[in-house]
Amino acid sequence: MATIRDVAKLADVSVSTVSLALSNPGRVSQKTLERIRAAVQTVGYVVDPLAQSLARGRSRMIGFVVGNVGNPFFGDIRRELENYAIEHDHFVLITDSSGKPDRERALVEHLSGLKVAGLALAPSGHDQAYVDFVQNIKMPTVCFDQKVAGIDRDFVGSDNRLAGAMLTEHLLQLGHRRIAFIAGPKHLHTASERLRGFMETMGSAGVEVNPNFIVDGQFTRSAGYEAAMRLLVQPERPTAIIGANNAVALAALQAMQELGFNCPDDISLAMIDDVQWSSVITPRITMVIQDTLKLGGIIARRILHRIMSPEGAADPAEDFVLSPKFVPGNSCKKL
Amino acid sequence: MATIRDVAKLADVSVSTVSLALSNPGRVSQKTLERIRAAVQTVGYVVDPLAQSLARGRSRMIGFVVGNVGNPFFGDIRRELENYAIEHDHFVLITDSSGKPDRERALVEHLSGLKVAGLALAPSGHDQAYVDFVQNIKMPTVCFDQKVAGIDRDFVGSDNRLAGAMLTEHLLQLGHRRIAFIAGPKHLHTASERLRGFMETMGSAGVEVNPNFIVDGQFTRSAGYEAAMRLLVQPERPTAIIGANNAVALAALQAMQELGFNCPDDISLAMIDDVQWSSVITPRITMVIQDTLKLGGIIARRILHRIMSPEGAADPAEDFVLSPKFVPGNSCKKL
DNA sequence: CCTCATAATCGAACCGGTTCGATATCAAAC
DNA sequence: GTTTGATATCGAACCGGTTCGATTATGAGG
Repeated sequence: MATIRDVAKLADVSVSTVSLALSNPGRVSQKTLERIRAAVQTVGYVVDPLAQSLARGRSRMIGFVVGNVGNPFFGDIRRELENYAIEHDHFVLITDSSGKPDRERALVEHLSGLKVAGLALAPSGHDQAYVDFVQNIKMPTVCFDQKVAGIDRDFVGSDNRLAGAMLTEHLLQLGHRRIAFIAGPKHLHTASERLRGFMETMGSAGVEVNPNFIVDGQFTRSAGYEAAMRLLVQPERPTAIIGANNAVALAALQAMQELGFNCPDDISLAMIDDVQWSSVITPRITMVIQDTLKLGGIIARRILHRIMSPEGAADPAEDFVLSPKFVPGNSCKKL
Repeated sequence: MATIRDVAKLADVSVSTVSLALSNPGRVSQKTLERIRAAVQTVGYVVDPLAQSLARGRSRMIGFVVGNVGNPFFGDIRRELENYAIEHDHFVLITDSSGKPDRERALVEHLSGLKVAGLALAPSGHDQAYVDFVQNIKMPTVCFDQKVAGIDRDFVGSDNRLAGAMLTEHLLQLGHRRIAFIAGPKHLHTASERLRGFMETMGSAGVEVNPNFIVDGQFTRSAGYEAAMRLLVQPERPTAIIGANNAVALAALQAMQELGFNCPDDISLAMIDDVQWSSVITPRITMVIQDTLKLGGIIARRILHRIMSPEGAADPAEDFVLSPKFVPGNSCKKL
């Protein structure tokens, strides 16, 4: 590998001039610049990112930390971020915390050691220690998906209360009253907001909520399955179920199928967040989806703004909240 | 941040002794070692990975390069690799080439600049330039998924011919004769082998294959959909369809649904490779799946073997080919 | 007590860049 | 013909480690 010294020797200038020419061509005379560029070509010089990062104390990489890179929601966001980053000569390091705050922390520390220029972080924790940890991250950071109370960082996400409300409203209009809700972990903002949207909408419609109809699905397939089973074996079953996310909703669908209930004839189903092959799942589930591409675009722009512009680094934290979109399927029956 | 010099000062030894003590405790006297360890504790020293990599010319990171990190097949492999790498104090950098050889190349070059210790690579190209490129990668590299002719590297994958043969055999035994095959890109090894498994099995059963029943689905959803449509509008329709991968098979299911065909009553369907929510898709599709966990384990072990043991680095390239597993569903009808 | 092999430690060079204060160059202004 | 100010270039220090040959300390053997 050719080093900057090889270039300097060939162009007959000092190493510092080569460095200057490469990072700030304007401050070097035209003639020297040409000689240096020619030399770079002939020796095939490419800057060593490690050495550069060490010297500068910052790399041209952006850390992307999520709980599950396989989740298409994060996948779309990642793709947007990557494309935008490449345009601006940055490189995205993808990491997966498996949703574990400990692992997430180790990842962030590792990325910090790598001197990444910025961080796109989907928070997975919620307690005070976690909040302190995120607050103390030294690099430009944009949080997304989960809004965590106490974290004063840029946040990009969707209006989850509205998402819950939209599905509830839809079912109410179809005549449903016995609506069940498979909720997510209480401590997650998205989960609690979605539930709040449900409760409020039911409340303002004057429909009483059967407490047995609110079950905890932990946003996971297995817990969602258990929760759905609890709903379905009750003597007085719900006529409709809302899954607070895709995993619990599809787990509920599986539970219905196994118990021989037909959806939507026996029980209607609606969910928040899309899933990869939703269009071939029978029935096509009525859902509310997030605009992942737009979310990704905002995250990308925001983080690169903070990285690249001097004033951007000091911008106060801001929240960007998008409205979700209603996508009708055929999993909800009119009563 | 505390540096190694702070530690040296506090422990009253030279910097080189600290470095030695940390990377090779045996070569330092017991007393000094303890003093150094104490000093490390009190100043809170953590090695700077950038500086270390620069000096050593190699980092403790492993690059993971695939065409689609959202694909659960790659996700399982990634998880296995990550877990194994963490046990051995390594860190996995995930990257996504979107299946584009150019992008893949840029990623590999970037990782090479980062001096990654090794590479797990799911190849996306096939031409001579690509082969040369992979051959010239300087770091320990394990290829997986696609076996590319001409690349002399460790390879980990499944017996794709067998996968195609198993599904074909199953359909033949159910009495099907007019079996169609939605193939993948001819230049991909997995695709051609799966097709070969189909052709050979049909051949040895003495069943003639209608050339119109072999269509190209490019392994993608959109092309698979088009291909399936071409199959379904033929006057003489197949009684069964094999999708060479999950995307084309599910696209075919969608096409059937849209044209009003019932699966499996009108047409049977089988596919290679699982998909995330396969158990809630109606009908449950009969498939042949790869043992992703085992594949991931082999990849992980092999790459760390090459990285960590001196003789491992020089091992000749080896192929590891696993047999896929048949998973019956209810998408294939007995004729 | 001296010798010599071995173990422990050190100093300096190096990995490949960046950065900043100092110096050299040059043209315009006095 | 200086002075001056801007522009171009350079040298040296630095980022934070590793490595290796050289040097010193240690202890067994004679």
